[in-house]
Amino acid sequence: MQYESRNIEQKWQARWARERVYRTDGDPKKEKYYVLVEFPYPSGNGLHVGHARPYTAMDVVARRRRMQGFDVLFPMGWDAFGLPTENYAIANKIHPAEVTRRNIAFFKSQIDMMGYSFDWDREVNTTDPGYYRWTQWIFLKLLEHGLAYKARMPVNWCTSCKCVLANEEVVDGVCERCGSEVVRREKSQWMLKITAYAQRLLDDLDLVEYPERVKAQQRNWIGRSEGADVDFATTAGETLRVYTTRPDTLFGATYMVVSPEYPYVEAWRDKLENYGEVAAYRAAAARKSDFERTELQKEKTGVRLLGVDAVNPATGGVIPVFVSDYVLMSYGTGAIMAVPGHDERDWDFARAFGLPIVEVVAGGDVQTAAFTDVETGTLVNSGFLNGLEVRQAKAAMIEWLAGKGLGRAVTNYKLRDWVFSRQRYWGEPIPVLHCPACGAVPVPETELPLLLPEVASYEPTDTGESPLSKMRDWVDAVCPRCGGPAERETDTMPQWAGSSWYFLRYIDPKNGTAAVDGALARRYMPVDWYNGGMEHTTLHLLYSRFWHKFLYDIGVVETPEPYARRTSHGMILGEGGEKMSKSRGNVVSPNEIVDQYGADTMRLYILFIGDFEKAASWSPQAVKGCRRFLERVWGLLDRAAPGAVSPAHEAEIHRTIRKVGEDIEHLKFNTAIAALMALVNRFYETGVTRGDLRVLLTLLAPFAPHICEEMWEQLGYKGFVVREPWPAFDPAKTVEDEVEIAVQVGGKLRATVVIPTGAADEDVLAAALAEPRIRKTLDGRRVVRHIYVKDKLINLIAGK
RNA sequence: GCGGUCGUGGCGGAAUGGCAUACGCGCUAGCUUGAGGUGCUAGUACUCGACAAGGGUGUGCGGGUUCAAGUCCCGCCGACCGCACCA
Repeated sequence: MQYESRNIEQKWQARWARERVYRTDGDPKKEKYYVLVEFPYPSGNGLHVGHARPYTAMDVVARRRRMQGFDVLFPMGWDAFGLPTENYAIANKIHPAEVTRRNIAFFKSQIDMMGYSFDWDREVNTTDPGYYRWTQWIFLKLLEHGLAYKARMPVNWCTSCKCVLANEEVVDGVCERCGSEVVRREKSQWMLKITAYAQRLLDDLDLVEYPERVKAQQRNWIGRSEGADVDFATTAGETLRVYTTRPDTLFGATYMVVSPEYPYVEAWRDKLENYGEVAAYRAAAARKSDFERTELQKEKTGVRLLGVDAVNPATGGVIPVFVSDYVLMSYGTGAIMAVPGHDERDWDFARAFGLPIVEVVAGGDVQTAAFTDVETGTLVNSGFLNGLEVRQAKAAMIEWLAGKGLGRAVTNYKLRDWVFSRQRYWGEPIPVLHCPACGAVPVPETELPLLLPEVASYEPTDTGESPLSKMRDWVDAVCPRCGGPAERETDTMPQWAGSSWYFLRYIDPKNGTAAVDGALARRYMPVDWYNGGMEHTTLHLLYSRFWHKFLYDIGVVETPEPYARRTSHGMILGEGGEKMSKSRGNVVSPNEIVDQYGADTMRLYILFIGDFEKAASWSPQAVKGCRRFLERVWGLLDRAAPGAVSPAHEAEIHRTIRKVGEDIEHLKFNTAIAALMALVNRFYETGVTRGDLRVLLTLLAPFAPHICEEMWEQLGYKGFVVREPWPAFDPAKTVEDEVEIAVQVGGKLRATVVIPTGAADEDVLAAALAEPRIRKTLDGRRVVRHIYVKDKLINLIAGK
């Protein structure tokens, strides 16, 4: 009989749906297991093989967990707000909600073809008012707890489109769409105070199981550093406060630098002899894009503030103050003390401006290069610090500064607060009103969801305001606090908002009175296993951890961390190892493969393609190998002899059960499939019984469920194979009666001998010595000692 | 520069310190089918040797530890990913 993959797959997908076999049953007698994949943005391009890799992998995990008897929660939904949809809507004059509806329908049909075991009863959609009502509710809670605030922030402004761009839309300093220059503009933005959680986000990485590279990236992004604030007196009267991680080098501070945006530059206007020059420099810096300020940073530029000097509190010396764009307003205090002898940037600047370079840590040659080593140097030219090591000197200096009230130990983070507003239409409206009398007033919770109104045009306005700002009858409202006239906030939330808590909504997707029921959250949280792409290991992971910690603080959830285990898959590249992209024309749709070979082949190949955590190149040739394998599995139907598991295969079958299970846990899907292939090869070599085949089908079912279901039925077994218990293995049965071991002489392989499993040391030695090739190699020499590794190897060491 | 990951056949890739190259692709030869971009069987790291028996060498390079190293340690070289004027 032919293996008709297409018919088989449609047949079983329909039956699974009819019997709702993948529903999370909530059975309290079962232990829960929550498997999560990142929900897709339903773009118009449809499903990509890149989606299939993580979905298939986690589908295997979810299926195995069900077979192991867990109450499995494996949901799917749509992260549907976002710019591509909005841009498509603008270009084609279709409502973004309609675009979203169509894209979701298309995506869902493609996902269904793959035979995934999602529980569609729990589908969520971030653009559904029943969903974003609670996204808005979380925002109000953040506002209530002082974690949302408004601030003036520089934003990306496209000079041609006349609109604000998200960072992702700025590519190499130009607008992604029109290619014109992008500059920074100040705009008032909603911000979320994620920095208040910086330390907990860092500390609690110890509570979770993430790959080391992911933890490292999170730590790096949070960027904790320890140092000190130091106050410098100035001739203008104001104190210049700087942050430094090297207070030990204070005696070597020969000048200071403030960032172009530093407020004193304006405050000192009248004192500056060269204000015009300074203002021109500042204006030039503002015009520079982020790209220019970072990429084209070879030459240090700056202007001295003539008329104002500072005093080094350690030396008492008068030192000049400069403005330069190598100092950022957004980190530390926006001003630095420059120690050119021991900081590369300061060294470059000092060289460019002919400033003195003083050595205060011995160990290098500061006239040649900055000496930045903190491990080996000792302090010199530093008064009371002389002779100390760097670490001691830091502590001594902080103590000295603190005693004089001139400084204090400070911990700093690179993490910045989250810019939470977008001047866009297709996002969650921020539920706030601006009242001239009361200020920013939250929309009452009872009025949520604050619906996104219908607008005539989704195009951004010339001023960079959201399209919502044109809707006067929506904007004009009544202040809920004083009853006076007020205006609605017209900015919307970023796409990150909806995805920062979606894992909670899956638990209780239809709840109309709470974001999630407390008892249900207690049952299903935390997510036991969350897999996603490396591109989300900083922002999405950090944002959702932040929101979850906040929800923990206000009692919505009871686990401090949302994800117990996080894993990451590698990207699927095109044939030549290049990234798949529309412009290269090398994008592969999983449905092409499903049409040609079937979903089971596609599922197997996407997992067999290589190490799950590494990038892998698509190979159309190699797909055939997986189809061939399934043909061979199918061919076993005609070969299966009656009978239980055959003694000849028992050991290998038990080993395969163990290996497939362990490999799934360790993301080694490729070797799990290889083990199944090897078992099938063995069945072809030495025959197969119905009992053998039965076990094979239960092991293969998570990977290739359709063919297994069909064969299960044809063999006359009852029920669904996907509901069978996962087979148990008996460690005692994984070993053969006899085993071939390696015989080495002096560490080199010389022969192999077959011994009874578990044979005693002396017996193995005797067997090895009886081997003709070993006698020949030894050539009369005596064996002075030997190392025997049970059932593996014996190594003979010969004397002279 | 900082942080992280990693270098194994023609290719994707396997190997708790214990027989390197499992499994798959590709390739070669033979058989099968009217034909084959089908299926089956055998072979497939390099090298000396007669493509034999039998040796030797092999996991980026150089050292080291060990009875034994792809695996552990030290030093190079190279690749990839993330961050980056973060004081």
